[in-house]
Amino acid sequence: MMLTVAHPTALALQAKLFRGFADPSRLAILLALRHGARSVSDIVQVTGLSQPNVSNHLSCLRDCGLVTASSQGRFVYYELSDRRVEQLLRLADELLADVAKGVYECTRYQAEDASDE
Amino acid sequence: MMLTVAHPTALALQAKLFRGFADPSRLAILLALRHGARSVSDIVQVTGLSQPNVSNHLSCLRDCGLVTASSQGRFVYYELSDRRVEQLLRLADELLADVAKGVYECTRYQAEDASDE
DNA sequence: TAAACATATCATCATTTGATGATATGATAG
DNA sequence: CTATCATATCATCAAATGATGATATGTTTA
Repeated sequence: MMLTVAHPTALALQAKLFRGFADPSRLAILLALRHGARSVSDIVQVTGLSQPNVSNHLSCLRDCGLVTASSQGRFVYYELSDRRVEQLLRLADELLADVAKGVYECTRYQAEDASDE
Repeated sequence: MMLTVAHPTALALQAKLFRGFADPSRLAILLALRHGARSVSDIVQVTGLSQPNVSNHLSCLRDCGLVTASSQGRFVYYELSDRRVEQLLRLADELLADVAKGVYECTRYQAEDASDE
């Protein structure tokens, strides 16, 4: 049936959605919003990223529908758009800790349990 | 705290994990494995991607712990490593259809809902 | 052993993409 | 209305990344 790469349907969109999570900076931003809305400057502080960089990624995340923005005075507060964004983060967390343990070792960060497949 | 970009801990790994899903070709491969194990040539057929391309992505997906491989004669069968990989796919599907509807419009593809089988 | 098949690897190229610095927009305070 | 603060935008550059073609590895069959 080939609902895959040949004709860019939901596949490309879903990949684009995942790309929101797939960059360390953007992921850091999403994690920073895990506990509620934050202003851009807050996010800058927490993540240690530069302000233009954060703004750029935020607009990207907003385009992808992962976050929403609301102006308040001269501040703009961003928050996760949906509970499922948090669920995705959590699920990936679990998967990473459990199944994809090889990633930990592979990248030579802290390795808890060494066991090749 | 600042468990973000400054020091590459689980953050970078999680981003890497998501990157497995974030490319149309890899996502197509993952979707092709949704219903069970498939050989490389099967995946090539279903996705329409070239064989070296599929092999490259598969090794990437295996490094990320998203799929596992098992040789059988001159065939190599790949399958999703964990139920949660499927769950992530499904969750993203739902999120995309519902919340991130803007992505559909933004990219000017058709904004339909059903793409499951 | 040779041939045919299935998969993996590798170098290269073209594109994408993230970061940076400068600057623009917009809002509040004084 | 001017200065200051918060955020957004933009051009540019450097780096990462996916695709391709050629080829290597390994397996089965004749």
